[in-house]
Amino acid sequence: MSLGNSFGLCFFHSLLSQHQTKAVKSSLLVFRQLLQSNLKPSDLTFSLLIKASASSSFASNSLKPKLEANQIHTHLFKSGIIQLAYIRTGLLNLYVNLGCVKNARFLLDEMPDRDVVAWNALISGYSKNGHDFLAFNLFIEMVREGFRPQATTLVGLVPSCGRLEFVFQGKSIHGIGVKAGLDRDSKVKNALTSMYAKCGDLEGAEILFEEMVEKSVVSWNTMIGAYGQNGLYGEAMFLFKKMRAQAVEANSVTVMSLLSANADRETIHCFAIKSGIVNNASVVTSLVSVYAKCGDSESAELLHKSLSHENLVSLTALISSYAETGNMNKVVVCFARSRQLNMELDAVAMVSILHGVKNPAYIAIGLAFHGYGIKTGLCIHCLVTNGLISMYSRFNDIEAVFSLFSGMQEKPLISWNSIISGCVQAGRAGDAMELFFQMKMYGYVPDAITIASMLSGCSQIGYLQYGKKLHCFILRNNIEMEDFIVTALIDMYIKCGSIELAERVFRGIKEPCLATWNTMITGYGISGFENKALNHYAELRKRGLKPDKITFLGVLAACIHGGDVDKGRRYFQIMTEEFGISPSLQHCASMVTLLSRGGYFEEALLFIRNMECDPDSAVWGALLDGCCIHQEVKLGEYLGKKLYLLDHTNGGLYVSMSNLYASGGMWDDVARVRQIMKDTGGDGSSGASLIELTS
DNA sequence: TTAGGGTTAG
Repeated sequence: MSLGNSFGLCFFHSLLSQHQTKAVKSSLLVFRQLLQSNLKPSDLTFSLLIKASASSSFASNSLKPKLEANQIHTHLFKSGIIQLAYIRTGLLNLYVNLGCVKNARFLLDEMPDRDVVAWNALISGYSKNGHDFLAFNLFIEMVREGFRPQATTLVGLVPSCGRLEFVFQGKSIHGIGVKAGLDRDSKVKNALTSMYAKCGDLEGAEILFEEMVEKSVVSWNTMIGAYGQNGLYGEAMFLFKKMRAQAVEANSVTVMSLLSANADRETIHCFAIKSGIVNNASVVTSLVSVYAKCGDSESAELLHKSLSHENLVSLTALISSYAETGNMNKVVVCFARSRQLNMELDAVAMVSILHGVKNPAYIAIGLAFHGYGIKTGLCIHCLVTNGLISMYSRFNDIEAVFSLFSGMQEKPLISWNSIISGCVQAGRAGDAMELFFQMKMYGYVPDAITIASMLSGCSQIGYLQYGKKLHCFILRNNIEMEDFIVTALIDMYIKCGSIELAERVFRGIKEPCLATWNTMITGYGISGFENKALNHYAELRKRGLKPDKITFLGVLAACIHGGDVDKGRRYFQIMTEEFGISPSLQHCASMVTLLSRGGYFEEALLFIRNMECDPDSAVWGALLDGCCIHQEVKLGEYLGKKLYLLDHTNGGLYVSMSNLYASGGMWDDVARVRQIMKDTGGDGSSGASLIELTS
């Protein structure tokens, strides 16, 4: 090599080294300039090029770095430098950082002299990219080929055990580490602590943490995170105080772990500002997330805007908070922002957007995002398909749901759950049953969510016997009686007509949540047990729980069934004045039912006139039903015309009109209405009654 | 080594 060549190379090498620390122009561009200067790259040049590309690949979410990696690969191949083991491993690392695990696997397979370092790189690469099973299988392959694991191997693999909740396998790896003396390594210890916590073995995590003589900030963060993940928020905060008392300086991860451990967001935000940690982009992103989750979109948006480089995670946190409330206009604004920034959405962002498509008015937006997903390839992710399944089932488009489901290459339990709950939501409990049997045939074990959906399906079709079987399944399989499953179980017994069994389940719960109380109150209300419903309401208040909109729907239903107009009026007043709940159309329809059934037509009309929102067909229909009871034919006819103009396809209207004329003995008119019903194809909705004989 | 956005349930 001439002196000139050597000097020139040194110049380009220093340029490439800068790429590892600064965000400058493409490292491949520098490399091309080097070639144009007629300089011959050495293996060091390539090593620096790979490192520079790897360090700049994290920030971007575009295709460009992947294409650059392929170009580097070609240069290495052409120059023959790819033969060097350390260069191959460097390239493998680059692919792994870019998420191109298939290319990385190809490199390892083609490596004639692969060493532990290359195995480690791919194992940790699989793990970092969420391919936990692949990481595990590769580890087994490595050991079978006679390679001895190193501390780095375990550090790469152990997080996969945590994510898969493979506590047994994690313990085996812990054992391998102890035998080989690798468990003394602090990184291995921290990784194992985190693994035990993620597997729910908090005691295991605590033992490892206590054993550590020198606890680094990472160790403290791991244990704070461990408490947070297991719901012990007080312990997480206590440990943070202990860490500070021992003069260990907190870092960005400490703040993030505390935020996800439900610590007071404003206190932690202040701490982050005071300690200067708030300049960290990940911390700001976490803050955006917690503010967005609690509904403080204004603060979340301000924080998001304060980021020097907006990132997809932070934007997704905003999208998700808007989607939760169905504010699709804001969601679309966020999406437009991502386009402005040339940001490609990922599967999580897509799922968040789809979650917001709840209102039929936004079906077109949902379809457009489905198209976007197909175009960008995001629909391949089963996460996105699950999101689409849920979206289409919200609109009862069961054909689309089945087509998406049958096209899935892998069908994890969550996908079965999505389609089963989708069928139930779309009123197709029979299909849900069929899928449930298929799912079991494929060897999947239903979880609490499957069972809750199935219970809701049983409620829909009044299938008490199968509901009881599901109850037994819960008991046999020790499925934790979480609030939602208890509520679904009680709801099933009520809807299947067995209030006694619902009461038995309810009595077995120590601290029922509001949803469970609401289910019981509504259940009593619709079953005609007015006093029991109101006693339960009183008991709920005695326990310090704050009733919500659903509670009052149940309470009003009870008053309607008991025909107790005075109590109904009083509870409506309590709802609006004491609890500041603005009445929904359903509450208004209940009040109109109560008043008109009691014969208070003037009051009912006044009530409708004073409503804050426009009365819908349910409200007018409630008044019409009152007319049927009290033979108010004149008013009833007026309401019938009004309802016809609002929705002439409503079959219930003809039934009510027929009842109205019958109440006044106007049989000719009854016959006329029935003839119209026959001519237009019945009352528009067929009904079915079902009783189940029990032994 | 630790951490930030998401889906399925009432």
